[in-house]
Amino acid sequence: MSAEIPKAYEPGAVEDKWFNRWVEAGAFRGDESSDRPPYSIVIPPPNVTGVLTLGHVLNNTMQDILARRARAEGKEVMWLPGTDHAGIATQSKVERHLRESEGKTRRDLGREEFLKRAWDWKEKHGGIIIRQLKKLGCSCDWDRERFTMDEGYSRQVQECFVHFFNSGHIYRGKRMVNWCPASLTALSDEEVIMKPQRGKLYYMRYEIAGEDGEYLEIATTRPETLMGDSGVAVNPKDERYGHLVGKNAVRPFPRAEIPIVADEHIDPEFGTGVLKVTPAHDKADFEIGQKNGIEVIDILNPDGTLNALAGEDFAGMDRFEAREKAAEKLDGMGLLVRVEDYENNVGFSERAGVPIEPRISMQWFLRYPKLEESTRAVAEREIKFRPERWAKTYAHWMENIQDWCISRQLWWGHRIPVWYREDRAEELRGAESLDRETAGDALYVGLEPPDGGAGWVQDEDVLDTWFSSWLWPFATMDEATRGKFYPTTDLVTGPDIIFFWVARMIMAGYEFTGEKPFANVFFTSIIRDKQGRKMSKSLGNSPDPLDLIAKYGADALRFSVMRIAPTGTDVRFIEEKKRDKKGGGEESSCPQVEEGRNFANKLWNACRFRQMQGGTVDSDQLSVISGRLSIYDLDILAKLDALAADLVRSFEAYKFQESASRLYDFFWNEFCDWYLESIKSHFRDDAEPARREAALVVFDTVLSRYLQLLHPFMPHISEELWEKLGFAEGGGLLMQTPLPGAPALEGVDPGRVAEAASRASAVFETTRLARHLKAQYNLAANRNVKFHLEPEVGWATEELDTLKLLCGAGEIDASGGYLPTAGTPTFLTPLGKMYMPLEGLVDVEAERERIGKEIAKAEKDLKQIAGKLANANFTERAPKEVVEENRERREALKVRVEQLGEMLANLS
RNA sequence: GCGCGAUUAGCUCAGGGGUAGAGCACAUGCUUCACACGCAUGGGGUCGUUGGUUCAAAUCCAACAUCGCGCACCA
Repeated sequence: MSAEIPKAYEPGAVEDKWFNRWVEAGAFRGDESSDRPPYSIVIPPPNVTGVLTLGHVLNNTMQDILARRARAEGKEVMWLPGTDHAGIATQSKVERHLRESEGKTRRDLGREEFLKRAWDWKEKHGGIIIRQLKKLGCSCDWDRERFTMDEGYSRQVQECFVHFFNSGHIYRGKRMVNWCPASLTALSDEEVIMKPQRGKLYYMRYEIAGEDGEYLEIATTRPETLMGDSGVAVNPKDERYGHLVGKNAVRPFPRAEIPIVADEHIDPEFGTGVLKVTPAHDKADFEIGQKNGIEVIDILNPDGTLNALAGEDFAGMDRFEAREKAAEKLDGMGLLVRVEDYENNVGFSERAGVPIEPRISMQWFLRYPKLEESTRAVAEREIKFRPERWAKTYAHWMENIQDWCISRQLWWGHRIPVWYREDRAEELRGAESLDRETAGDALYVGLEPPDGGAGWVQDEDVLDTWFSSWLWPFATMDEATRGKFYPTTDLVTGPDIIFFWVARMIMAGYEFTGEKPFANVFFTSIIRDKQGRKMSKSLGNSPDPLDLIAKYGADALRFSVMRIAPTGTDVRFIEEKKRDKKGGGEESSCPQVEEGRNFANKLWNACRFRQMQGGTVDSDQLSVISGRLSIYDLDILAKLDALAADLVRSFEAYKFQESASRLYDFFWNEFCDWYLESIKSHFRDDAEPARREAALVVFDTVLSRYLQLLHPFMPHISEELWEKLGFAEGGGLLMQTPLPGAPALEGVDPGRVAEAASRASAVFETTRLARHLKAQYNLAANRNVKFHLEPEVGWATEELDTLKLLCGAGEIDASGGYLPTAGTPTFLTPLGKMYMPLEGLVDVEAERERIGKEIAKAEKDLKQIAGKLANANFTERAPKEVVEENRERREALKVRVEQLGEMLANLS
């Protein structure tokens, strides 16, 4: 029998096997016609062509734990999986592939052909992350997998656009937007990341027109935009320059006179207090330009090179090259005063990683709907954020919200459902703004073009990816599904997409369903590397979760990630690289994941031990044999019930780490280290059969209930052991077995349980003392030592066998009348005085030193407590239990000091 | 600049008004018939600094320091 179970747990095959069995059994399916209370989650859809990261592991493990726990609690669970088309990310990948394999750009292919390629790419690489999630054991309802560009979903995205166009929330206009010169598209504010950059501050001189020899000194970080300067601005209160306002300055090249204006926005303290105004290439400058009626001169091409307006020298040049060149040219003209090193923040495109360019362009915008309702929902905890502090971040964003630029100059995505009549298309596309009144019947907003499309052209742009994701909680469900599972219960996601996604889903939820999209949002931590850096591909500091699963097992990875994932702060994931002893290669190890693997192995072996004791007994017998339960049986069952109760609480509070730690501690410490060790004698051949049977019943009760509690965290190994130990007979899968309604010890007299627990703990404490003493004398733990005990409690003699086993004692003589010889170590245990005769084995000097140290420590503690108790305030004001505790401790210490003194005396 | 976190053992992190905790690492001893991915025992911390509240502060409050994150930015 034992031969069937290998000594070490091998997760690979076991995990795949169970995943398939679960799927075959339909155990992941969420049934909308069920009578059970609903529990639902929608997955934060990963990028369709993405690969699994540790962040995904963290996030999806939590969702799986919630889902599996909800099933065990008898709920009808529906966890909806899917992927996101991820506009820019996917299109960039396809474009890169095209460039590398065929040397072509998307424009070489044309829109239709390019989209075909993109879909091919999606078909080829789109399933990877889904397979990886399955590897992790995620119990999603895989039949319901959705993609944001599925036909039905796309339709809803476009309908959403039409809806908001008709309601007036969506408008088109020429605005200053964030332009990505690499991806050649506009971006939303959220897609721009500010990064400090080391650059230079150039001080240059602009001549004052008509004032020979007079100059204005201007500081700028971007001399390459000076060709687009159409004004110079100073603060109206700045006395240095007041007399110049209204005059003109001379832009050196292309040479032109530009007005000097006054604007409050200028900070007199910065640089020289003079700003060159480039309305086409800076958001603030644009506003100043608007206010002061200054001309807009756009000198940049969409790809970041300069255009003809910049002058012959610069046309076609890249913006950064032009920066150098412009500075040189200024210098050559004697207009460059000085250059300083300077650090400032520059906006980068989140996806492409290049500095964005503020650019005026025609885009579609959305005025956010349902702002008040959405803000209130979180503030009033109608939607609960955890950790709660994220509610503040959300509120702050909602209060300062700007219209959302939703159009993207991409091809991969949902095309904007707007049509222009061919004869007026050019005019309408170029119009400063667009509405029904001016466009008349030349504009059509709807899913299908009028007249079958003849004579109509569609808007070229697609929608921001998040404009589709924000419909995810309901657009993925049909009406019947929504009826059962919407609003969803929990959303688990990273705080980095609170604005991108969470806030917008709330607004869309209220707008389209009249309800909140979810009841709870749990924000996970962000996983960082040892140096605290965010995990990223480019840094190469992110271990591949698939490697970790292959090496340690999915359960180990899941459990470990839960053990280290706090609720609120970031978490560091440690990977240690070690030189491979043989080859030159590097071997890496993750000590945090090893803990999970070790734990799985411990569990495995405890069950292996159980198997060695013979077949499963009927654990329903617990009530029948209740009279035969030992103190250790009662103690461990009480601890099991306490564990179950604690887990209820930590699950309610979404304290994953606490649950994991509690599960770990119970099994390793309470169950294996103490319970199993104390009942081992009951499994011996010479053990009383009735006693043996009782122990087996308890063993099985603990294991079966424990496996069930552990299952959400380590689903595969728990299911495997559930079957191997024979708990599956008749009952089916562990993951489909509801949690027992009643505690294991229900019906057992609580007084009896408490008494047993107290006795067991007395035996354990005595064991600790005895082991400690042995170790002090350098006696191996398995060395048989003879102890003498003067029992102070009547029942002590009943537990001598167990005590002997636990202490590694050859004999414990409790017959009384033992007279210790001088120097015999004596220790006070909860069971009574114990002696460990040394029989000349031990170094007397060392022993004296040890006792001396112990006395010093005890006296120090005693002094501290005595001081505390002497403090009148303490005894009067402190809670009674605390005072009492300290009194007891004082008495115990007094006795101990006395004892030690005696021992020391004996030695001399 | 505003806001939010963090600061506890060598490392990664729990905890939390009333005697400092875990895992790893370290030391010593164990081929104890479930497990060396193991067992036993131990060493190691004035809980960032300074004040305040309290009989009592690592814990609550305030300020500061350092690190991190978010928002807003001065060209």
